[in-house]
Amino acid sequence: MGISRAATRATATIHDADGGMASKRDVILEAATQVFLARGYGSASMDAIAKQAGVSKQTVYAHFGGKAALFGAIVQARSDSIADMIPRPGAPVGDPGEALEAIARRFLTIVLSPEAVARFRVVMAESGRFPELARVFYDSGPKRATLALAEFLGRLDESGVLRVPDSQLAAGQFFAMVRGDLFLRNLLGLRQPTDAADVDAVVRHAVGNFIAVHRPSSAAE
Amino acid sequence: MGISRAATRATATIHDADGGMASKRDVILEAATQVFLARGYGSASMDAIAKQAGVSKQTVYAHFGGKAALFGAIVQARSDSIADMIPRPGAPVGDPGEALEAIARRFLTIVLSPEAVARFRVVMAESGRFPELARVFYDSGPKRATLALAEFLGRLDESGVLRVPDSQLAAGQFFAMVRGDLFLRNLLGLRQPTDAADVDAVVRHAVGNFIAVHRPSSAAE
DNA sequence: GTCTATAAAAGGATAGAC
DNA sequence: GTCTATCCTTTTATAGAC
Repeated sequence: MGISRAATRATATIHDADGGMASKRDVILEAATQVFLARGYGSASMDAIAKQAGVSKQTVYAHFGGKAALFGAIVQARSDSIADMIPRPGAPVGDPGEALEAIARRFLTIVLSPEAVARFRVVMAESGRFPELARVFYDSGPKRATLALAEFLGRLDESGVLRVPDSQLAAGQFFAMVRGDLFLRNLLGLRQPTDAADVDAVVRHAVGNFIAVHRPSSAAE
Repeated sequence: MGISRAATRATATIHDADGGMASKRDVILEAATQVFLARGYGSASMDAIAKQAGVSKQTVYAHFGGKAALFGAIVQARSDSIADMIPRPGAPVGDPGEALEAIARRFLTIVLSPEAVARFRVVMAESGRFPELARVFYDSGPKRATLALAEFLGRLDESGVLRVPDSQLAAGQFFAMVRGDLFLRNLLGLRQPTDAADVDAVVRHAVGNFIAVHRPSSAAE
């Protein structure tokens, strides 16, 4: 959890918590992430970041040009791959209910994680000042996940397991249902631990509704 | 559209944009709303607020104690009544599809408005610093709307028009579907004008799916 | 209540030594 | 590359006159 200021340094390298080697640049990046996500862009100070990283402020400026550039770096740093939960195009199509349930759980686990929530918050809050960051964030996150799910739904449609005319729209509404109110509450900080029971209920209802609407015998849509 | 609490006071009143009378307190409140929503809490300055309001900084401090208190005032000022779109308990129950569609459109109109989006952004961004504000915001906004819709769905269930066992959960998922991806994109600033065609498609699919799932003959849920 | 002026502190960014 | 020390601007908050 700490950044491990146990700097056994020969030249500009320290041992991080994982036992590996972390360059000073990575240490700064990690510290900046914590400070920016905790306080937001406007209230975060370069002083606090330098202090958290255990380096001088000038070192921060040497690696990244300034506050705005550093912020851009921490936002783009690690995009949690939300799209990796969708079965690959080659994979066999099993029970759609089970597959969707697994996808929904994986989705919620990532999306409700404190770090993802904090990242979402800060990108959203600063979307006016950094529109291009918001675009990158959306494209590599929500949009990519929706496209991946739409592709999967398209395969289910072709194989006749489900009936999904507009896979793009259906994918969006599936994720919307899964997010539901939980994501909203997390964004507002109204829920510290992710309630497992609530997650269960939401997932089951979302999947059940989706299957009910898109099953081949259904007249809807 | 202004806050204009029509304070006809002898001293300390000016004419606002609407031609009505606005107390200096309201002028400050309106100016603070604009500055806070545009820049966020951390980047907003009391100087900018005073300048925007056309008063001196000391006047701002005289009315509200400081920056934090002023922020609290502007957040709680006007909670856009999202719950007012639900048919009152006494109203006759007509076609559920039409009613839900009207509710969905009204919901999106309010939720996607630039001011509502900006308000949501800033409350969310500062939920760590002002947890009680986030709670008030949630209770008077999303939660109130969901409860109102749940009550309406309960009536539909009783009258046999729809079959809604868990009206609370159903209401949450209905709003989630209606929000869909549009709200997310708006929060990230990726959509300046609210695309009417997209709104239409989302509303129709959300209502259609909801009806399909909860129609009395349906086996789902 | 409202203004001008100012205090006191913090923040972003840079200079220069090593 | 990294550090210490510093510059200059901005910012929150307050004094004191009217």
